[in-house]
Amino acid sequence: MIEKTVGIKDIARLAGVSTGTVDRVLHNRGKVSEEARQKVLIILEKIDYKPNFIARNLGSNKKHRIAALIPNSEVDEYWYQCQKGINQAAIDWEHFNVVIEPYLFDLHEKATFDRAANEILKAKPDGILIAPLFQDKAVPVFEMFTNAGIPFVLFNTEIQNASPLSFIGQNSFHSGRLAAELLHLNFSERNDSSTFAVVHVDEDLGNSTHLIEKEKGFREYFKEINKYDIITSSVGSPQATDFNNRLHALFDHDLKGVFVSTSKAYEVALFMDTFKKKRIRLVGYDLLSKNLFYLKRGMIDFLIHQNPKRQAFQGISTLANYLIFNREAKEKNLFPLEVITRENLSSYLNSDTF
Amino acid sequence: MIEKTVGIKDIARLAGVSTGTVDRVLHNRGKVSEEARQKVLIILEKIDYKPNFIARNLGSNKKHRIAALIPNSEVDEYWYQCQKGINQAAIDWEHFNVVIEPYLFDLHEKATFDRAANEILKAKPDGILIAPLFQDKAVPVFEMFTNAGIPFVLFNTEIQNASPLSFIGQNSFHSGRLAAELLHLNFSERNDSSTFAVVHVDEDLGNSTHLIEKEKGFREYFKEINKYDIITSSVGSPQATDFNNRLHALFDHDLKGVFVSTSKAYEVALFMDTFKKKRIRLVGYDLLSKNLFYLKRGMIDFLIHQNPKRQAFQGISTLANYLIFNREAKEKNLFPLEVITRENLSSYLNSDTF
DNA sequence: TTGAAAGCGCTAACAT
DNA sequence: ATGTTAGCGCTTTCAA
Repeated sequence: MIEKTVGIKDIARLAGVSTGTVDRVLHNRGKVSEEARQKVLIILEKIDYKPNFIARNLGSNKKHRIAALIPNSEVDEYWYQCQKGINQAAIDWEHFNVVIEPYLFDLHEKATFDRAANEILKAKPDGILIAPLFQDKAVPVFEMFTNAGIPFVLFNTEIQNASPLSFIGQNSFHSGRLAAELLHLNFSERNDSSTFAVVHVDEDLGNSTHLIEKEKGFREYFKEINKYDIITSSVGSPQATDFNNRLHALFDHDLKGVFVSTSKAYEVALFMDTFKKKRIRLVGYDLLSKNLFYLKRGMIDFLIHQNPKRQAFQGISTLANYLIFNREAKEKNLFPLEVITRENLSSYLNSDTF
Repeated sequence: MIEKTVGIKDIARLAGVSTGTVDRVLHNRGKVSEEARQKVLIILEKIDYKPNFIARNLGSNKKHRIAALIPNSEVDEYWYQCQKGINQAAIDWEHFNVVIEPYLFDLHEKATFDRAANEILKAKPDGILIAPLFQDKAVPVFEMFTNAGIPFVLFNTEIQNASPLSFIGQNSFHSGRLAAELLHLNFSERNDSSTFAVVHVDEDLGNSTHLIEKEKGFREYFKEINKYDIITSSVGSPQATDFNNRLHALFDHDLKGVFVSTSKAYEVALFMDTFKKKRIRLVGYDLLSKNLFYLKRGMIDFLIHQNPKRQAFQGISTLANYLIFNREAKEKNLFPLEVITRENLSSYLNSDTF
């Protein structure tokens, strides 16, 4: 019943060396004779030694610095949520001497991403959390950090061939399938053929493989049913003069439902409202207040929640757990695809589970 | 830039007392003259002292014992998930010297709940996590623990007038509303009047206020629409001989949809399958394998996920945070009402976020 | 290369 | 009632 916790002292005694030496082999700090090393290793083999990370954290009075390379949140509600997740993580981990240093970039200026990344490199943090929005810019940055030997975690946007400590986000393909199902729900009993659309708003498709994936999933779902026409439309920026025209062209089809692949579903809802379009099914992403406005009015039917707050929180936690508790991270930490309707919305807004 | 962390030593020096005295006033251990106490308190006023909980945990070589009063999980898939959440929490907190002691009771034998509760009292743990399934049995047990001065956290089932450190679970009323919305989804465009049913399977309604709440929410949703008939049926235990008869009676109505208020939706699906009933909408709770079986086949349309694993995990974490980091818990920690469909199911099964 | 020893910030037993 | 001191388990400096 009495759990004797075996510590570094016991190992030292059993191996006939000092605790200093044990510590050195434990951490491969070198400056240990092969002979002493073996003596220690043999004991370690025999004994189930579990380091006390609490004591380690206290002993080494080390600050763990984690840099966060994320979009400036003042302009954007989505990234503001992410910022909140990071703030929460900062509080949760402060007892462990971790400090989080934000490096913000401008969503609309790729150059600022590079610049921030380079500043991080100079600052030499112990770990980095990255929202790699610009695929093309991101890849060389990863290489930079890898060469510097700094572990980094990616979230929100999955990038191929980066090998981060962990990726945190959602499976875009399944997300597209889910969107399709949600549009399809109300039509499962009908027999008339119909047209559904996937709309990409304000995105550089060539640089956004995750949107392509969403579309693929969306189309695959309907392909299995083999009864509906699916059309795609990239309508560009809502600021652009031809934005409405493009949507008008889209709505010339007899659409039964629209899937907006980004968080901009409210732009389509606004369009439909403005031009008195017949109410059709609309599915989009994220709990932005403009989206919620239309969700509550029934003009948006479902939102898929990407949970930026929790993603960011998990990102920091993953790094902290790695740095402090030696916990290996999962290669991919895929979040559930959360379906938001009018009736469960408040339960999401009020809950604060991470 | 140099953050001087102020510690107990600094306070002692500034107050002109010893660290021992500071420690005593910090913890109200008594044996301190009023004069010394004041000297320390004055300094504490001036200084923003944040205790280092890591050091505290290490210094006091204290084991934090948390008892878990939960149903035996060997019989029940739902409670097995809960057990997994507890196991995960045990791993996460073991570095802090917390040990979790499970006290299991039998779902079907109220007496075992009492017995286990009394054993816990004898064991005098530092905190208790409780799944208070039997409202009547639970109340006196709470009193017992309160008198013993042991903080307890409730989860899964909300009990009125208990004042736990925290309740963790879902809002049953909103849950019922959500269920109604999910049933209603497919009918929003129709004009024919229809009947929907709420079915309570195998539950002691008088003892289950949360089921009543669910039904209330369910009915309120439809009341606002004022177009549908809602009927209720308590069909008793699936083992009982009249179970099928009761369901037959229910299905004599021209039902458009059924809401099962518990995790037993699969029993209704089985019934419908067995007796070749026309396929109607079916909404229930929880990711039990039998439910998933019917969900995948499209015989259950939606499941509302109560996330027992995360609830239990959070329960332990809440207690541990309270005991170790002095973190006050939220009175109610209400989880989001998660909607599970065929297409997002796998994302839930594969994710392991807590 | 090694061991001894002084921390890390706090607790708790033990004198006084 | 108070101060002193020896831990907690590990890190890290410093002499040797």
